[in-house]
Amino acid sequence: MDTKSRILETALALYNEQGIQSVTSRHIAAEMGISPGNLHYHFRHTDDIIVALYEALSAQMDALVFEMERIENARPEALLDFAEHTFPVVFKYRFIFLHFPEIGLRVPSVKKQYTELVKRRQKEFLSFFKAWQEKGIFRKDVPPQILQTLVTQIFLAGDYWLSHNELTARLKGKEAARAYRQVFAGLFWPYLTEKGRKKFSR
Amino acid sequence: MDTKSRILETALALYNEQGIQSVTSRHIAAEMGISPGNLHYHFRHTDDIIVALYEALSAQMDALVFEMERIENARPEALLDFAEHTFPVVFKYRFIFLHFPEIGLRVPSVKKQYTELVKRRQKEFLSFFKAWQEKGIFRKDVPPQILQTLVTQIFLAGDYWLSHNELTARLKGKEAARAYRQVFAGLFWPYLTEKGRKKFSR
DNA sequence: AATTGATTAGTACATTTGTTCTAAATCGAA
DNA sequence: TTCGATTTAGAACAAATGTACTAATCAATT
Repeated sequence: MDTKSRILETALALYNEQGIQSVTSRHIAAEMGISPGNLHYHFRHTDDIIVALYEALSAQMDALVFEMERIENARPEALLDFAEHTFPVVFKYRFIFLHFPEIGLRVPSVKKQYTELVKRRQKEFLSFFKAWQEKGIFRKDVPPQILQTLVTQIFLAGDYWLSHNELTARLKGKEAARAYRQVFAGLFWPYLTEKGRKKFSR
Repeated sequence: MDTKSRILETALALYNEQGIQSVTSRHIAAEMGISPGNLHYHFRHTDDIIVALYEALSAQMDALVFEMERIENARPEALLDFAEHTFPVVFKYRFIFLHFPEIGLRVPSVKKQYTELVKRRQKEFLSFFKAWQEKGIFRKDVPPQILQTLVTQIFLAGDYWLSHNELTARLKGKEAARAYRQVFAGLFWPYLTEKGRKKFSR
């Protein structure tokens, strides 16, 4: 594998283990057994490594959304499946989710990109719910602003389940996935109609 | 005011503005117009300042919980009021909520204290819900594990609404409080009985 | 007034960090 | 094989950081 990719790989491992604060370009180079000069030949600035890793995460998330939209999406399980598919990606790039505010301060462009992404996603999710209402899967007697809070709740869970787990039960791998899948399910289960609930339970 | 308190005050302001990474003991001292030596006379290690600020937050949160338990707590609004009372405290010490993982890495004792706090609080909340079920305010047909996810959802919202707001709508003061009060309300509104819902709406 | 302890300023030092620079080594095409 | 470009190592530098140290100042008590 070429050096540039190895730098990204090593940096990801170190950032995930130790956070971004205590991992320096020298540490990454030492871990790989290359010189600092060589590392900075491939990435002029240390922050460029973080940007590259964020872009990799972003691309993988986009791919998942694309996949979700490609297949049938007019089922409540679609959203749950999507959430579940994101778990390994979130875990792979966990330092980004755990240390996002620090990253945002160091690399403002990342913060800006992310806020724009969230805006788009929120609209998408809201339109999912409305489509489900049309199909009689979702309750129609839910006021719009309540539906809006549901979107917020989903984003809170999606972005911070990892941080929460880190500070509480510290579940590992499959167990964590099961627990937080349940949390997601619990979020919109109350809003399903009888019909939707039948489709949903399995 | 004595120097020690002024250090804490200045550090809090700077941490809230700029995060913990870029704020050094020298910055704090310079901001106050005192010498670095003087600052380190009052706080041997820079991290001691963070510990002191965390303890202040912790004490204020404890006071709120104590207050909630002192007055009538067998009402769903009690929890909502509690959430609302925490908003200004969360905002005052916002750097702790925004940068908790970084703080946890720098000062492991803070992380340890917090995880223990969360465990206690989770049990308290769960017993609230069970009490409400006994009183016919909360639905009884909710399986225990779903009730458990509700607790998780509440903690996710309580700990990360600030981070979420920072990355999305960036609502200010009262507006943020109103929006996230709504999110909290939306969380357990679906679990209220008819009776509970009547008591709740106001 | 003298003394003692607390507070403060200012300097100094070792370490770390990001980055640059120079020169060597390696590689690929002609 | 040669030659130019790419890649690499290693040294060097300036800036920043935590914190220790020394001496001065201040405040209160005897």
